[in-house]
Amino acid sequence: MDIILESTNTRMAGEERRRQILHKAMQLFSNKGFSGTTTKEIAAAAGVSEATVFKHFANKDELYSAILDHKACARSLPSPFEALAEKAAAKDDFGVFYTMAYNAITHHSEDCAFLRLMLHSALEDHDLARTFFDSFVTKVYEFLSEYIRSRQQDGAFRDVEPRIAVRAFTGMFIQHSLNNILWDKEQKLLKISNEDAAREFALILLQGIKK
Amino acid sequence: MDIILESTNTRMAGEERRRQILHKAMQLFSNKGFSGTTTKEIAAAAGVSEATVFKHFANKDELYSAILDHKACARSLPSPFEALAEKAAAKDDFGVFYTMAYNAITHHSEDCAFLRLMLHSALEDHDLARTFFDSFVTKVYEFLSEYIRSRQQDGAFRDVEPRIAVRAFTGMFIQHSLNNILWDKEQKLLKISNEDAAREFALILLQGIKK
DNA sequence: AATGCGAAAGTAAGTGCTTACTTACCACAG
DNA sequence: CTGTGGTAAGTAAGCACTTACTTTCGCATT
Repeated sequence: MDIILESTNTRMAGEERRRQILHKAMQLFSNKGFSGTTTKEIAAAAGVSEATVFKHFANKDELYSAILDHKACARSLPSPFEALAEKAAAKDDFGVFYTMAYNAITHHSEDCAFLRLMLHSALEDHDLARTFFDSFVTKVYEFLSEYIRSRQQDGAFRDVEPRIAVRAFTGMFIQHSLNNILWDKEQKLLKISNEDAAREFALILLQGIKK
Repeated sequence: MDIILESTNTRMAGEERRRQILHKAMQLFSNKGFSGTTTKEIAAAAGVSEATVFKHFANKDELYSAILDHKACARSLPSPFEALAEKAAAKDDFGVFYTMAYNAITHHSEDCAFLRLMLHSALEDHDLARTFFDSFVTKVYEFLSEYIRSRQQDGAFRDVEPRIAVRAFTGMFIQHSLNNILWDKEQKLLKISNEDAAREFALILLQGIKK
């Protein structure tokens, strides 16, 4: 019924076919979860037989792991801390928080499969998702709370526990993304551009913790 | 393996048994999702045969619907707006936002099955979950944004779009609950009492939007 | 109080279909 | 003629759900 057949009849290089199966599987897992997706659907979506799927991946679990590995590698290191570090060095409070929120919201709206996958694997208690979360989110908390602490010493921010402020701030934009992806897809409750959302969230937080 | 057999050997009144099956099914759906839970498991958890489950519920979908109906009825109407309305009438800004956050966080930490169920059904795009969300969350947004608007007219709050402030605030405490339930169960990132969390979130928001 | 009985509570043992995964075999480029 | 990419046709287990049957209870009539 919702099986999308992709007629990629030609013979492919092993690595290429592997990536293609992985990609289709990711879309399906993201939409329907692990136990809600069948290997038959994955095969059909990739335009190959089920047997071919099992040629490239030993079993369904390994497929899932490969996706999370790939996602974790592709997403954790590159973007978020380079641009932030220089804004932090310049004590550009608004720049730091705006950029953080804007990057996250944009990333989520462009790749909502990622957030859905994280939720599915968190609910299913798949440990690779937790691994990703632990390493990446921990870094965000460390970076932002360290920045807040240093600005408190400058006398710029009032005396809040920095991690509470980080929880509040990340809550704003993650929940915003979750809302748009899960519950309020047509944005009936609140329609707002990514820029505006990031700006308003940053302004509320900064005014909320300033001295 | 994780089938918990409950030896309720005795014959039960129809309504009672129905509620018991519903309750066990809810725990299982909440932990493992709809497609991740088998009717066999539900039957075993309730200590009856599979056939008995199907005596009480026509099919698996109806079981799921019954749970969401029950949850929606039990949760939507009673608590949140009575205590809030009088605080709102008294223009007790802190009281309004603190109570909102505290009630939500407490409810989530006492009944985390509910949040998990909401997430599962949102991810699986089950429309009864959306129905609940639409009616309940819409009310929260209307109530809080109307309160903010009125306080803006009093000159107490600055000129933010009220719904953005509501998004920011609800984001803080919902994400806080999500964190504690899904990713950071041991609260390694941030360990804080429900009272402290609600207070700090309310303070950040109020300072963040005051004039 | 004992009896008989209809309806409700409950089940063992299936049904046919779907699932994840395998086997045994083919096509063809180097 | 070999190794790699690919498949048709399985298989056994698991799935939601049914059938045909037994047990137990409440209660009206003797």
